[in-house]
Amino acid sequence: MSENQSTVIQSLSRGLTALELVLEQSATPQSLAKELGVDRSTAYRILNTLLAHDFVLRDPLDDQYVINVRKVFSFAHSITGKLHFPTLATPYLGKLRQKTGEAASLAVLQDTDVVYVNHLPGEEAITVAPMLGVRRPVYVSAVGKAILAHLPESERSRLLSLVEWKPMTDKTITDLDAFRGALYATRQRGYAIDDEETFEGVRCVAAPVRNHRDEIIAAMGVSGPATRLTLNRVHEYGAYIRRLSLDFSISMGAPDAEHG
Amino acid sequence: MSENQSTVIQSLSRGLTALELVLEQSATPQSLAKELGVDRSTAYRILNTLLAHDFVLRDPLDDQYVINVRKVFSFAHSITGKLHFPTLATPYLGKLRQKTGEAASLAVLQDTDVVYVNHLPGEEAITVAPMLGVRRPVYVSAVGKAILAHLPESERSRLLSLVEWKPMTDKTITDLDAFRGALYATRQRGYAIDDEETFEGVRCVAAPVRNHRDEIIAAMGVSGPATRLTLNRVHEYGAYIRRLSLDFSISMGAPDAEHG
DNA sequence: TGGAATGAGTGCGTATTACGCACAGTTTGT
DNA sequence: ACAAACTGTGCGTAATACGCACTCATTCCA
Repeated sequence: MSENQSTVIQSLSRGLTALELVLEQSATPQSLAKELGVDRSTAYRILNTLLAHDFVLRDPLDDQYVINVRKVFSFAHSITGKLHFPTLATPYLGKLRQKTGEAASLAVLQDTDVVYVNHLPGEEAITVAPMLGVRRPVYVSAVGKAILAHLPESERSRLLSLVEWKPMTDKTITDLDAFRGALYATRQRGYAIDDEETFEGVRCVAAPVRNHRDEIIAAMGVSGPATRLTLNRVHEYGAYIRRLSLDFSISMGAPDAEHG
Repeated sequence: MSENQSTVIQSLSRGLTALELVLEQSATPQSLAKELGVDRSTAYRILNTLLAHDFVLRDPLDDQYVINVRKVFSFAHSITGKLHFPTLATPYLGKLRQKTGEAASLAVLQDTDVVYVNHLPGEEAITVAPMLGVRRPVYVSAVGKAILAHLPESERSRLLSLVEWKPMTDKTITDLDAFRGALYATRQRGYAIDDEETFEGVRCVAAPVRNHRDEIIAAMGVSGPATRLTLNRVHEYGAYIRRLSLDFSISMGAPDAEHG
């Protein structure tokens, strides 16, 4: 048994296993002992400990130990209460700014626009204007493209049919097929680029953020002057943002497509 | 330390406390050690065990140990998946029938009717007809009154205004004020009675069932011939049904108004 | 109705194991 | 670049968690 130098606490481990077994179906000291391969007295003590912490209850009907629904729901509720994701994103935006030096921001989709819901200004004297609360058409911004590119096709088509194409710079994409091509490239890369399509001299990179149901709920990215944010840097940062937004998504319970 | 003969497992207890602390806010071995009053190495081993069971994750951003949102949600999901409460009620109905010998059933509200969604026939040769799927006006049935009596006043008023009063026996209550009086008595007692108001010679007793949000979602009760189900028995069983439906509600996560 | 059987809960002694200490390795900040 | 702080690990020991055996309660069957 000395294969692994106790970095895992046996009795805690057993207790957690017991909790999962009770979740599946209610248990008695007897039944749990059999499933865990321990003495009945040990199983009893485990159940009693779980009981003391309100993780399980005794069913008054038949005295079986059952999972405490309220406890589990209170756990879930405690989590959802903290899932104000614009705020949750702040540390990730901070890391993004630290890595790039540029302004980092988070935006959500609203109709055919994106709205910036969190923003950290760049570190340099020259940086993009703060855009907290700012609204932009989806088709000009990197965050917009990042979101749009990863939505289900039906939803994407619906939104694209509502878009009123108006150029903001001479690089703005205003052709549906060209834009669909850009979205395809975004999906391939995993991050979206705004190459002076919103403002001349400003580039952006962004990647989508998913919630625990794997739905696209936002995008995060950086914006900066094209002089610093060269196309080389855009792609370097893009790969990083893709990774970081995935980390952020996972922290909110999204499935880990790469490892999980 | 020998106050209590270890009916609680210390290390498991500590681990569960740790889990709740991590739920509140992410932790490190250091911070957890301080909060639990143990050595850092112990805190590390606890976190590592929780990690091995996927109850916590390491935040890739700062390497902090954070609650695993997916795990908690999967627990909640596993529970809600089993919360097909008509089925869940079966063992409770079984106990009810065992106690009374009469037909036991569960009904939900639909508009101004109740619909029976689970039913266990009585044990005697003479018993009420099976009523699975049967629909009845709220104002004639005990289950209807049990539900109506405990709804919020606004909802109750709304439903009562929609009721079309039609007598089914000469005991059927068809007067709004009289009915409101009956509902008041039901609230006071904690259980509702149908004293030959639906069919002559048939009595019923029922009490409300609540979900985890403390909302009334159904009522359970027994029905039987008035010859066996005397008024004395009706009240005896009523007290029992009140208790049993509370147990059932609690098993689905409802707040325990009496003890909790 | 009574007697056997099954299972819950508890005291006790011991062998396990979980703990704290000390050290190594790594990262962060100045 | 150096120091400080923290994570993660080996080790010895003392605490403790475990299994055994027992009591008590409940159920089942005659």
